[in-house]
Amino acid sequence: METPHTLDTGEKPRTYSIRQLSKEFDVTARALRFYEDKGLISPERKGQTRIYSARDRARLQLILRGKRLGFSLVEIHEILDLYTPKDRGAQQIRATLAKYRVQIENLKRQREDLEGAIHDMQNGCAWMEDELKKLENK
Amino acid sequence: METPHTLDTGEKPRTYSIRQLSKEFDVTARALRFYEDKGLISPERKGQTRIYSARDRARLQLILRGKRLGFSLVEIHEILDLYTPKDRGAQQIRATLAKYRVQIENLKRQREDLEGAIHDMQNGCAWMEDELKKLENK
DNA sequence: AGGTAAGTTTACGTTAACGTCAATGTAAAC
DNA sequence: GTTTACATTGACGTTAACGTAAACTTACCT
Repeated sequence: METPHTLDTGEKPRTYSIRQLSKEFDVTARALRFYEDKGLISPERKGQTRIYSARDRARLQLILRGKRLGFSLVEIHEILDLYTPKDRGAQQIRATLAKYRVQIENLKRQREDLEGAIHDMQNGCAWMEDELKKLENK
Repeated sequence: METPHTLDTGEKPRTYSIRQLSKEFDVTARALRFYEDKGLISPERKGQTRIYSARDRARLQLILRGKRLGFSLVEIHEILDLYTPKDRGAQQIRATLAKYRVQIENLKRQREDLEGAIHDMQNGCAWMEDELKKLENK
């Protein structure tokens, strides 16, 4: 039932409580506060309480994907910085563009690794399936 | 010059010292001993000194690839166990095969993430290149 | 014999990324 | 009005993955 802890009267709730986000993405509230501490997200405050926007949610998704890909929070922070469009001026854009390209190269290298691993294990599967056939035909 | 600290008389050295491996893969000796401590590699001993075989070297490669892909040493240990063929009997093979397939699914999911990230950043690149063109034509 | 270079074990230190209380506040529910 | 549920800020604890320093040993060099 989505527990509308704060009833929204007609308007779609483009905001989220810390619990909503932590439940949706299966992370603890502690983790979310920790990410904030590290400057990865900066939710609004209603008094003391954190109010997460859709943009915060999107950043959280990026954070979690980064984690799944094995990046440290510091690395993720840098990547998020890249995603944050604060640049004006051709010079800045060129600099950011260069960083993007480096990052893309890194990701592609990682993909090579990944595909190598997948390939290896698929070979292993094939071999075992073969072994099983041999054993069955005896 | 490969610094043949221990001269090998004619035979090809299918073994490596701890320094050779650490230099080749740019990891510290401490790390290699640590991996051994955690049961990831088990080099021979000549007295006290560790002697790494080609197989040890191969395992190290797998370890490092696992690290690049963001796996913990415990996870890498499990993966290495999968790679270690100690199974006899169809039942065992079937069990291992199942684990392989699970692992392959995980890797493929990770690849989805990766390609998502690459895609996002390539979009970003395209957008910035576009911006640059606009700025130049002013 | 003395120095240098590589190896060893033991053990304490460090950083990242949270976990786990404790003490407190606030707001809706009974 | 007092539980109940969710929020907050400290502050200390924990685990992983090594780094680093101390105190050797062994082998080769000169």
